[in-house]
Amino acid sequence: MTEKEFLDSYDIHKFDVPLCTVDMAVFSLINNELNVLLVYRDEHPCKERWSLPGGFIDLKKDKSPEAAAHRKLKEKTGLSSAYLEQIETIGSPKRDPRGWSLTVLYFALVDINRVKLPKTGKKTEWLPVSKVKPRALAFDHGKLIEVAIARLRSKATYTALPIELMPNEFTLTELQHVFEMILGRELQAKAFRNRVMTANMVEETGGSKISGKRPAKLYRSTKADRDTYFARPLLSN
Amino acid sequence: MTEKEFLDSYDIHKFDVPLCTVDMAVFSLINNELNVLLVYRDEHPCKERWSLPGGFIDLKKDKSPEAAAHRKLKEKTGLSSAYLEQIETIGSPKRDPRGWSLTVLYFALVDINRVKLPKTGKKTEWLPVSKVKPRALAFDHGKLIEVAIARLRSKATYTALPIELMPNEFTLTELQHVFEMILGRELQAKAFRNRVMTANMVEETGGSKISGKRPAKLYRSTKADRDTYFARPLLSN
DNA sequence: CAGTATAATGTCTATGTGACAATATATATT
DNA sequence: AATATATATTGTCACATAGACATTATACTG
Repeated sequence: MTEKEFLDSYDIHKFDVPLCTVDMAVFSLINNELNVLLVYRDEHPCKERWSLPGGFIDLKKDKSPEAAAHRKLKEKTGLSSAYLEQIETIGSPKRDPRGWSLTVLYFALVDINRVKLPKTGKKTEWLPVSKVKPRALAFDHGKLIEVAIARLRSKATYTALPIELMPNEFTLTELQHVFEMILGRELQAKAFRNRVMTANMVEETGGSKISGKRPAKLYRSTKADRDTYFARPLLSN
Repeated sequence: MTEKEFLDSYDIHKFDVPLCTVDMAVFSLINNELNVLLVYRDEHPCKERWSLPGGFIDLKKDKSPEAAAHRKLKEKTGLSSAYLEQIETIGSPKRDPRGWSLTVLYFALVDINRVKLPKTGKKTEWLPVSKVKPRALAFDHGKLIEVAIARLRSKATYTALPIELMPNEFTLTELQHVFEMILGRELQAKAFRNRVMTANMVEETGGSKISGKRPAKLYRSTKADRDTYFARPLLSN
């Protein structure tokens, strides 16, 4: 048999294959809290429960799982560019009542000011991660959120990734608070500033922000946060 | 419609779904060289080319992608326990001539002394990574091997994972040479030993190994290497 | 103009890596 | 048996960066 004959006779529909989806934990900062984007399910399965944005890979539209993730992110947030990273692929016969299912999990970090939630289609809402009830979510999405948060927390100890959550201009104190929120502990201002500044992850905008007391200098991301690692991780104490 | 009615009427075979596989870069040390396990393909597609061990997830046998990877590792090496880590999931419409295909890539680190290559079934062979011709391999497996090596190299800078490649007993100089091989540069003996020893990743066996000159102490892994990270990465210089 | 709250920096310590010199221990050689 | 030699192992110092915490800077307020 030639390869062509083989391929002509090959039909994936003759085999038992897993369901194959992409899911995403989209994080943003709202009122100084880490929020995650949830989508209300109108249809079976897991009807009337909240879930992560995601869904099937569309073999016509998507050229890769990343492309599928970007497509879904665009649908739900209007963002065509945002920090998106693959976390892990999770599968089991039980996680979806329709059958053996595999999902490629991503997380995205977005600036809430750039997001436009869709007015049509499924109901989408931000929920502070502190208020997420993992057991109440659709499928195993509660577990997926926990995995995503653990990854975000881990990365915050050795990269400046949380900068991706910030608006265009921000103060270093604000940035430090975001890190503290993600890490769940307080940081030393001096050490934090040294880290961020010596790694050239931010640059001064020249402006400053006045909150009644001494004004704070404003900074913007140099985008070096995406691939610069600190020489040492923040210790776990 | 109830959920049961929905599920009864749901048929995955009505949808266009990707091919879904698990592939594995199995690394071992042979003659002081990093080797990767390859499998010869007797059948279409990519007939008569070498590929990574792997294949379709078996919905009957496998309870997770990890389980599928462990099953395939067992089939090819006889090992039922070995260090196995998910690297990344890669998919595209082009990588497999049968159609849109998604593969969950793993890497495994094994002690060559414990491996028993199968005598029946497909031809399997070890090949030094320095001799791999990425373009000659089946599918995009050349690319997958590069991704796996990059991950191994990265992890060797901040964990002691390469210990998983070692036999039961080894000297620190031998271990250092393995790190040097993976990282592609020389290391300072003192710094290397301090790192490994203070992290309690190895312990003395009491024995020693004589190679003609001063005998070297023998050590064994404490298995702490799997989840202990060094306080600082080896610098890239 | 002093008081106050927040922003930003100075300084010292602790820790761990890089560099390289120095020491230790076996075998081989004389 | 003493010495040479090669490899294993350790000592020591410099350097970089995080942690701790005190100190200074800058605006607004009354």
